[in-house]
Amino acid sequence: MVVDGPAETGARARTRRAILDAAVSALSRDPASSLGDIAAAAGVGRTTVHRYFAERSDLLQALSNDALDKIAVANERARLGEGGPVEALERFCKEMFELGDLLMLIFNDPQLMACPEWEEYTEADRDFLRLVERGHAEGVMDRELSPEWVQQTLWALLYAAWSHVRENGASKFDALVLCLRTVRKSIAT
Amino acid sequence: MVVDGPAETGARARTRRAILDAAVSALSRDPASSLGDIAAAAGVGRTTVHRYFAERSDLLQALSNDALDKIAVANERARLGEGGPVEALERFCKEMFELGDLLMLIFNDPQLMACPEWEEYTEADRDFLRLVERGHAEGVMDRELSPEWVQQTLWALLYAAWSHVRENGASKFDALVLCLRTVRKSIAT
DNA sequence: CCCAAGTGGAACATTGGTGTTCCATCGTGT
DNA sequence: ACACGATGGAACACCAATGTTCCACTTGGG
Repeated sequence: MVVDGPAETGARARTRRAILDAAVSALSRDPASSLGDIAAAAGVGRTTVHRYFAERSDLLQALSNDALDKIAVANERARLGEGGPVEALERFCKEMFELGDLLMLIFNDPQLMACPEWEEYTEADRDFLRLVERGHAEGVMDRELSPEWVQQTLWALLYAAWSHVRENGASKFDALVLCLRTVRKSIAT
Repeated sequence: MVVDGPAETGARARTRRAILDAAVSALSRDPASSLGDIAAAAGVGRTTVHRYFAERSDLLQALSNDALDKIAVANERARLGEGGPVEALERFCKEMFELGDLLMLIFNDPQLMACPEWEEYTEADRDFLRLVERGHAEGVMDRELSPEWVQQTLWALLYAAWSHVRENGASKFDALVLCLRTVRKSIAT
């Protein structure tokens, strides 16, 4: 939630989003994408990119904030506190899967998301770790697997799912089904 | 296996290795590392790097070849054809885990390993897919999971294991144990 | 319709990585 | 001790990405 001064008019907000989305798409495919590449992907002039984000680092910062927002939203939608831990885990998985390219970017560019905000566990992270602890307590998740490891596993399998789409031409749906099945089996008691 | 002309004297071979190893280490942490960074990591002058690899692309090419060699060696050591499919899968997992940083690099820099050699399935890849097919045939691996997906899963979990070491400070041993357990459960019938 | 807001592109200076040359130094095997 | 292979560092030209300015355009909201 960043205040953007004069409440961005329609056109500005739209262009801003186009640039951010294009940046995620381009950077997720090649973390070394130039601003020119990103501008082209957004269907916009390089000058315009600079109009919205003075420096490259500003764009990356905005990207990082946007990612945090999206993750927070996905986390809320997953309602980790409600229902059985395993069902909650599946909801979480489905929600995060929808992040798409953003997922690949976060994964491939760890140092991009090394800002202070990510340093301390994000709200979603903490919720997730608590969920696994609850799963342990209720005896529905493998106690041999620490919450931190389950977290690593989940992100890795989400990444694997999108790689499956990109590299093996799998459908988004099939990839999600495989991912969910694999996650469920991995974590099960 | 690349022939290197005049059979490299001891010192040259040692320096060459140091540079390659440092490159893997540096690039796995930041794919945008400069040659200066890599030289520093290798404890060597930037000039010396250029003496061994005229251009950056030459270094990357050598890195790619080196990776292919190491994977091929690990693959042979795993003897995928021998014994039960599940045991073979575990051997494979252990061998590949030893690739360490190289694993992270291959994962984080897919376009680096997009050379012609990687284009068509590498020997190890083909062996692996056959192994999963054998697992399916013998009924010891989940038939709902295609060989390609199992492959994605395995690499993703190996990556997760090393991330667990880097980010959560887990020991190499613990990470491998968790990884093996998770792989076994994921793939099991 | 009309004009301010928004845009694209050319042109430019700046920067940091790259690739090259040259020379002084180091160290190791003989 | 000596020579030669190997190295480090300074200095340089080069290039691609970046960041900035200016101006001409279009466009959509009033």
